[in-house]
Amino acid sequence: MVIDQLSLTFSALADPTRRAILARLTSGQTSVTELAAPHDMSLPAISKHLRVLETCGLITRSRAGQVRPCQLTAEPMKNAVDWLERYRQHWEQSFDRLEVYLKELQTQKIPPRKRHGRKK
Amino acid sequence: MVIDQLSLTFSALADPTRRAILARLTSGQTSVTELAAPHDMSLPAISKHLRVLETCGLITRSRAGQVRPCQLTAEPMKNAVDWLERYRQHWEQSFDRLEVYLKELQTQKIPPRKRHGRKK
DNA sequence: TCTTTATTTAACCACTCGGTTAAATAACGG
DNA sequence: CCGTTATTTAACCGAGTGGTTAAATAAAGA
Repeated sequence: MVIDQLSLTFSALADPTRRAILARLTSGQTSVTELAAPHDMSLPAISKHLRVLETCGLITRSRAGQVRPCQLTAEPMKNAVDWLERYRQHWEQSFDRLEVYLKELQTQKIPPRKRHGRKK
Repeated sequence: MVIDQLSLTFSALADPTRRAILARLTSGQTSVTELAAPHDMSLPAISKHLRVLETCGLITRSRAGQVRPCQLTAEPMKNAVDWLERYRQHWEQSFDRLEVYLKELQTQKIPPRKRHGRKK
């Protein structure tokens, strides 16, 4: 099935190992072996993580002899941030409950005493 | 197992249905039934999505009679954005390859002709 | 009290995920 | 050509995910 880019990106970022790999790549491209070194897991496991990152476009891989260097390509993160930014006001004004309450009143949802129409 | 907050958040955001639910909640709190309406899936499925969102703190649930209204709490998104922001320069200067190249030269990684020391 | 409405829980299923080990592939260098 | 190094592929496994249907729970209202 075809899964959207944004979901792929968030899903790739949801793993601590992959985030650590991305962090490492901010200081320049490097080999798979070197990326694997800090992690207590097998090379194939790292290889799989790299594939996930590559699939969603967070890294690109070239070839230099035996070694296949990985490079950070942060573009997909922009989409993620753009999506999240639409919620900035919500986390910034999180205690400003009055405004939220007033907004809810306007949209006529739950709070305003939704009653079932009693006769008696 | 105990999974970190950031991973939980990214993982929760990785599903289109859950993102749609969050988007809906920006216009005020509402009931489970109403949240389910636009989606072609059963109520228990929505209930599970809501649990995921609640677990990572992206929504809170209260009680108003039969109905259990959900409310957006965007705070966890702040952590996500904070993490992503560290990569802003990387996606903004993505074509500025010269700078990247120079940085790689400095850190002495792959590119500078890593040779295996041939004798002949 | 009985029925309806709102929501969750339980049990199940196919599939994905994150890991493993063993084997395959590819390039280097002697 | 052969051995070493770098990396991926294959096959497997246990746990988690995202969905289902059927049943349980809880409050509202007649």
